[in-house]
Amino acid sequence: MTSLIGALEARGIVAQVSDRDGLDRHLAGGRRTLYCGFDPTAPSLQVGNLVPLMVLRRYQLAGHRPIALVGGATGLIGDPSGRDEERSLNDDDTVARWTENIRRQVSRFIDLDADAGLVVNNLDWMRGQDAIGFLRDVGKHFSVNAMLARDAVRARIDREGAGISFTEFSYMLLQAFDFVELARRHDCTLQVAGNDQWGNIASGIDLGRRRLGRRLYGMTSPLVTRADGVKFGKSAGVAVWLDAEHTSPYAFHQFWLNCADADVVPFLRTFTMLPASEIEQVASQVRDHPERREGQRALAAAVTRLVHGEDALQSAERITKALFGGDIRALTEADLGQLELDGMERSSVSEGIGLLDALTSAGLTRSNAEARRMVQAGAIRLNGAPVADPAMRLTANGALHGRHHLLRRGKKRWHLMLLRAG
RNA sequence: GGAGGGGUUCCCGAGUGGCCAAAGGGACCAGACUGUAAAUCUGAUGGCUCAGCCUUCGUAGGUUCGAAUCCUACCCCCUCCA
Repeated sequence: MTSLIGALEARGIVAQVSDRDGLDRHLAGGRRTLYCGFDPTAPSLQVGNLVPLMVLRRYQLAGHRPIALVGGATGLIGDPSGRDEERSLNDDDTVARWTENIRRQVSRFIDLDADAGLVVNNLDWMRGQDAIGFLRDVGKHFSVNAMLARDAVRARIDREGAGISFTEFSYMLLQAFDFVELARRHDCTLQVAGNDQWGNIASGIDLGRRRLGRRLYGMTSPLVTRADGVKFGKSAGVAVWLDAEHTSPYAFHQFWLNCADADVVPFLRTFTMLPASEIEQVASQVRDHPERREGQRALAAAVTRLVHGEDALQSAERITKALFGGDIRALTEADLGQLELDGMERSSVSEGIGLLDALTSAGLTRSNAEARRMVQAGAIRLNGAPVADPAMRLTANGALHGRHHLLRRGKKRWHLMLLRAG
């Protein structure tokens, strides 16, 4: 029988493990508690955060107890790892609000019933921590020489015009302290995270040995990369969020549906719970008939279902089918009504509004000038047909069912407009 | 505290009195080709009532017919020294 770590490795979601054999034995020896931290540095988690969330979930399914730590305290400081510039500090209220959002989001991924899993906030123990005590008890165990040698710090110091504040420099101590606190409070012995956290995890393991005399473990997952080298997790240059308010379930579904052939199989392994045998099947379909995009469909369905639920997935698939499936003019009024219910972007405008104004008010273009350029480039379609005249107006004439206009910019961006008399 | 270097349009970076809405690259957007891919090619990329006008080169003033470019003060960043 293969070990849990072995299974995760086969899935391609292990980058580094501290004391691999020791951790194997440790995990085989009973129900263990592990954690991963999520800092509230944005209003919502994004797709990149799915990797550790899925790892926590896998550990839970394997019988261990996951803790999702929401960094109410560390979010006030800012992790320098993987950042080439100092962060700007967010105020307490903002971080508190984001902390709540993230607490809600992580709760979807792990079962919290009957001590099966926990969500904790490090502000609970950091708030009462005094500076003198912290410097004596924690700071004394850290060598500035070693901290300066870390990649995350090195990169910032070497970078012309950058630098690092003492605040961010100290971040590592807080994360190490968290690990040790969780070990003390909840018998947590393993920390998982993205590979950029390796240094922070290692310092926690060290501190655990020095302060508690306990053996702690760490495991990191590779940072997700795309075959074409573009940073993962952006769609049209903006982050893909897990929160439906920030990224609609339809847009979320599209993000996965649009992933490249070269990425789809690794993504299935990382982001879905599909068994290896099924993934193999899909992989062979991707190989033989990439144009059918079976892999992308399976990926989009699985991840959307997990993050937004079955109903949202159905809605997203309905919109997809309507927009990309065939003749726009064949949509019934009921179909259009369903698209509205499914969360398709829409707005209402006065009848007779100019095309350029309509595009900008719909958010399809940022300015009139851009709208004009788009029309001139042949990028704008109205109810399926290209429009060439920037001066045209939206009227009931030619509207779908007398009052709807479906605007499209480029290949993928759509907006449904309802005409208001006036 | 001292000395030096620097802040340019989304990012990097050129530009040292008019030809600058500002080179070049990246990113992003669009078109072609496709499978709502990838790669490639082409074009676009401050705003507006668009052959014209308005706003932009750290901030605030000043010199000049004219300033991203010169002067003054201030703010911020980096390096070295203390």
